[in-house]
Amino acid sequence: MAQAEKITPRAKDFSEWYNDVIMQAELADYSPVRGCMVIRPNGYRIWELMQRALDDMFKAAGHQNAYFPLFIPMSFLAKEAEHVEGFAKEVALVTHTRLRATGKTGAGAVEPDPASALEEPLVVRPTSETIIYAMFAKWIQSYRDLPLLLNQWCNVVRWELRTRLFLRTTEFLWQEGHTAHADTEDAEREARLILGIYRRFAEEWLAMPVLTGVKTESEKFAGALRTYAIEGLMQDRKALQAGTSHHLGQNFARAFNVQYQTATGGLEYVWNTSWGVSTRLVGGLIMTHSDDNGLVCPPRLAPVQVVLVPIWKSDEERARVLEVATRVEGELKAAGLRVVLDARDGLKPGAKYFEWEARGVPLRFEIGPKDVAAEQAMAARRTGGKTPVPLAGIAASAALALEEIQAALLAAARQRREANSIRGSPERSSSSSCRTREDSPTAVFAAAGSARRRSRT
RNA sequence: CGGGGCGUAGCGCAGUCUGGUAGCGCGUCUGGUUUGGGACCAGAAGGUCCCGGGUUCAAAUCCCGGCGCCCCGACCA
Repeated sequence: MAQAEKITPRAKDFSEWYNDVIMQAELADYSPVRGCMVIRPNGYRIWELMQRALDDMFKAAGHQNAYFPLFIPMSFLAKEAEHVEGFAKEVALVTHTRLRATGKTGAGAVEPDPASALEEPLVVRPTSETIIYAMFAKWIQSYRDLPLLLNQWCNVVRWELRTRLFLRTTEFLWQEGHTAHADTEDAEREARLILGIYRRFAEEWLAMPVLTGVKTESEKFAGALRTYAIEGLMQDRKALQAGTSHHLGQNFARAFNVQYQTATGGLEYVWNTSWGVSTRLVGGLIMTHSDDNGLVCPPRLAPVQVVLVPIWKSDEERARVLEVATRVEGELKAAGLRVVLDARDGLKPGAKYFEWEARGVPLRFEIGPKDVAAEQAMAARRTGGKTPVPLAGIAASAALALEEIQAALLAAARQRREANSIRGSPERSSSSSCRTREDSPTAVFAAAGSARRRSRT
């Protein structure tokens, strides 16, 4: 009996399990450069779906997308004291613009051409506050220019000592929102608005319940007045910082001279916010729901929501079954579902089941001769349970099942979180402890002893 | 930067202690039979044994020196 590569059980080694799930689901792969990650089509599709949902939310709240360059003059980073201190140890620098031949062969065949050394090295952005606020200074003149609400989708580079697929990679994809406001109240409102969007997105799309809270002084963003965060609880009982929203105060406005004229003719510095979520969310999705059979993907973010597996013995059956399966595929697609008909020859149905389960497909319809005769399909859910559904109205049945699965995943994740909380306190994990505060956001996140923190944004 | 594990076919590994023709499973390709939970038979392709030195008649194996990857720490918005 042929057996595919096994996934290390969660209980045995969580880290190995996590890596195995990613490899088996073909979400990502290691790159030739240490710490960098290739995001494969399955993983990238999840990210695209996340992007679309978040982007809609940002735009509905009045934000516009823009794009700022990858390279930032090194001197920009130095303009805000805390900011440079926070990022100095992990920036990638561009110092030369040309290579020259050395006459050797192999790896040493080329070297930087000294004649091409840049007068001022360029930083590969670890985040874009500095270059964006430098531009804001040009664009903002009057109170009429405020608020300015921008977002960009891009990559950033942070030279981390230790990396994990999706959770902390040298280069990662994210969105970073940057806004400018006339007063602190408006900036505070914005920072909390975004925090609410992040929370809603985590719960409604990732099916990941999160705590919203304030980071401590030592953990807040370098250069921020105050950092809000959402934190989810993973299956290893560790918290994951899944998104942050910063009230930057006037720190960057002063550093980059972003001033505006008030209605009464005065001159004031703007108040900024910045906020971001990254491809780390994909890691959070994996660690929140998946099991020893592989990825479990919330239906709303699943690259493939329904897989159709036809079953046959003879050519005659094959034709009959495929005809029905193709019709069902068409109906599901017409209903807007992401569906794949797996008509591959030479693979037994069981082999297909295992494969699609590892990839996290939430719902599978098996259609064989018996089902065709009974005008039904067998519906199997990724998280368990198998029942026949009539072919009539199958698209509606599928849509309903997907909604139920999405809701069940959130409920299960909530339950795990409750089970892990200690007395009144909303949550205490091995990674992050917090205590409630009367002024919502509801929690203060603090590093617990030598506990691991996974901060990104 | 410390601790541990590892580097041999696309993937997973055995072989290393005790030097002697490069192996196994999965996958891939060809042909045939199969298909309701990981199919089977037959044949085939596929290798700088991480790199560089050294010892030896002979090195995947022994010695010296590098490099890389994974995990755990430290560090980290």
